Amino acid sequence: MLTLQTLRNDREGLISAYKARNLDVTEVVDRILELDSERRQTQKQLDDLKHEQNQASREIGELFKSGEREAAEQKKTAMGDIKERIQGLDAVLRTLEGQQVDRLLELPNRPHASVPVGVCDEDNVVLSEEGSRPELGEDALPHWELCEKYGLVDFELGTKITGAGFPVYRGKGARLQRALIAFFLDRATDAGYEEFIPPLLVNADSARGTGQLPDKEGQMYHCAEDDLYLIPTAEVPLTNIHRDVVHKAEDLPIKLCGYTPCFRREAGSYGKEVRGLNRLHQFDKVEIVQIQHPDKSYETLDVMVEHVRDLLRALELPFRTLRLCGGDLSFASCLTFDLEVWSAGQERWLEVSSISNFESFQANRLSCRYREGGKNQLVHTLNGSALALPRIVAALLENNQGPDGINIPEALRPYTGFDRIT
RNA sequence: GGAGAGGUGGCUGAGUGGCUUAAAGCGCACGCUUGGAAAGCGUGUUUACUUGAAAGGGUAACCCGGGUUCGAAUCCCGGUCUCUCCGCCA
Repeated sequence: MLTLQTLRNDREGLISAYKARNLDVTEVVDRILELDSERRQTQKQLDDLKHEQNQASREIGELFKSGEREAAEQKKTAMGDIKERIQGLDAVLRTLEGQQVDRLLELPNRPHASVPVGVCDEDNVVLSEEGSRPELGEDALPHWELCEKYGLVDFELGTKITGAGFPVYRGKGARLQRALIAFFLDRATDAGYEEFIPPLLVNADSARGTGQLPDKEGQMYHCAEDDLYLIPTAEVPLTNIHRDVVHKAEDLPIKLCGYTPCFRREAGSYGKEVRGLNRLHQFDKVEIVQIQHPDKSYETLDVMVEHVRDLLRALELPFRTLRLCGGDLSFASCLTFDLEVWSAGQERWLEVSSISNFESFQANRLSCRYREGGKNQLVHTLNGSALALPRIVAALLENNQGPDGINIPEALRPYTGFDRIT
């Protein structure tokens, strides 16, 4: 959620910035500002009335004490009118505030100046490509066939137990999952991130704090009886650790990481996009999060991107780096870099990581601040996948396949305990 | 799941309708004192909104939401969380 301050101070800059998202926000912004001035006016009137009431009440108390019962009663009746007016204005104020917040909540984050104008993923800008794509020839298999051939992932079994999109990993396939999780967590810890194991279900306040509510309500699994949501990413519980917290400026940045399964309904997905491990309802991911001083958040974003790129280098996967265009930017993000690995069996790029700076958009909802010079100010929050497992597994299997087995990259072998899948 | 007790400032803790603009203590900050320190003394010590050029002023907040009242930390209703006991359970 943007701060009102931003809207008041920089209406023009704001409106032109949203063009990168292909949005004309003039009307919404002006309506919010209009509500704002109405609200402030009402607030002032209300405060004055309450002041009057407080004073009168004090006087009545004193009159009673000094035994002037009649004068007190008289004053009491006179208060009836003020009371009604206060109730009326109170209701108006609440309505105005509600309308204002509703509109603010609907407004996506303001894109960073470097975000390219664009409508969809085709308008994303490829910044660089690294590593070489393997030459596999005609016999190359997509990962879902490799999974079956070597008994690594059983998709049909998952369908039986739960439904489509809930795979069952087994044998070396299961061990590979565990190896990747441990490898990613170790790398994050080495980089100074504190490891957490957070709850996998969160309440509505938390979902709102990171921006999943109300924007992406339909994408989360919801336990109606207890009104809890299954997390779509560890970002939600990890970032919400800092909801309603004021940090000392010198404690920043705060670096957190965690492995969790992620649950996504993925309503509306279909076709080859969702084949095999490409898109799942439940998948594993290690997430890194930073709470940072506003002056340093973009520097930090670059460092986080480099951290994830190092993971891909260590796994010897060919990858490219994208700067997302305005149309592909998530609701809460100012600037996002995507990393995609080359999937040799499918001959396409697969998104494996999204690293974003949310500036104060989440912090404002979370009320996460830092104290500097005697004042509380909103922090900046950032996060990135480091990394999401299924597509990494897909690429590892496909890219490293041979006629009679799959090689495990060097860096992963201490974790898997085997160097080849046969 | 059942029964009971409770939720007050950074912390401890008083406060059953107006003398509370929340006592007292602790902690913290600054100043005085001192060769330096401790002790002592003094001053200060929440947040949000709003008003004002500033100094300053106003309103709200004692778990949350309603209600009663001229007036609520205090009374009433609903919710929530914590603790204790019982039951169940990996």
